[in-house]
Amino acid sequence: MGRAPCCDKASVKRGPWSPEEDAKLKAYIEEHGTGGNWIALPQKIGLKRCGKSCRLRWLNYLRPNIKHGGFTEGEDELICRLYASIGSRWSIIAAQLPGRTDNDIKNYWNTRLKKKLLGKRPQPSRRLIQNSEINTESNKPAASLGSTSSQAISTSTLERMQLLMQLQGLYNPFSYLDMNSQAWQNPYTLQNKTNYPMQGFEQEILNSNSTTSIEESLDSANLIGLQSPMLASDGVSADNSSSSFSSSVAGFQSTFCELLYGNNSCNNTQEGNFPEPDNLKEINQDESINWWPNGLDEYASPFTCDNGVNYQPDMMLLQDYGLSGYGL
DNA sequence: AACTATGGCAACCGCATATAC
DNA sequence: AGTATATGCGGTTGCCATAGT
Repeated sequence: MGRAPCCDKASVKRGPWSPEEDAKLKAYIEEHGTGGNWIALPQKIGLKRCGKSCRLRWLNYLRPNIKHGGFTEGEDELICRLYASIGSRWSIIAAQLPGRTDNDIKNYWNTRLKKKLLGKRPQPSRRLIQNSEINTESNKPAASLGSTSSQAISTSTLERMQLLMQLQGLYNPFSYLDMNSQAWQNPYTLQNKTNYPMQGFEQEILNSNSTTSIEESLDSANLIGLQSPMLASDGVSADNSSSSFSSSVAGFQSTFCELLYGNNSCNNTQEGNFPEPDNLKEINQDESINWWPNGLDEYASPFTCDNGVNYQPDMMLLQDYGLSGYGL
């Protein structure tokens, strides 16, 4: 038995709002506020609407200072960066764009910006299991890294991987294996540069007293089965000189490559580069996109989100990916 | 002109979380 | 502490306008 519906669907009006309904709702809220109870509000003002519908209409359309359409290049870029860092947390992204609603940004991303930035991704050679198909009963990784079993990775995650590579002009996601790589030249990744440093996310896990396991962290990021080789499964820093570490890296590369390109032809690319995907070639030829107008330092500034937490973009990324190879 | 495909967007749905009791 | 209810959020749907044939 499910929970009780918030309103009687048979008796409430649905579909587009009329100007009269808008006027009623706007006038009431501007004078009295929402009263802290959206469910009761429509009855108070004689609207045959569900409270949730009223809330949505107010937040997305009627409230003051809402901007619709006409996204600027700067907004495009910020959305792109934030999406790459935190994924589809539209409310957090919207909080960084005054006057924009999460719904607006979500629609804009899905219908236009995504196509503009990512083009059309080539189909993977094998079917990827989507979030909805993850076995929620066990809620554990369906496969370990490098396994031939099915992987669980979302479309959003793949998009973010592409965006990240694009943002850096970096087509070898494993360049952290090369200590002289440009990936190390970012201030955030210069720390602990010797002896296979653990970075950001990995170090934080090891330093924390959190009871959340690495596996759980990766689970929550929908990156089941795509675990950084930098961490051993027992939560202890991996021994990079061991043969098991090498095979872990190789498996990781193979998995990543297949997810991104649909094949594993770019195996064993520790010292080489991954081929640039066709859709990224097209994007990178577009000189109108200036990804770093003020240099990396500005990008490295923390974002303050509406929950009061300062997010470092690279930290958000690492938390979601368990990777340290992107050098953001 | 008629039909079909596609894009854009507002609104809805259901789940997760927060809050009240 | 446990339960019920409200709110917030992200994913999805469906309608309308426009482009293409």
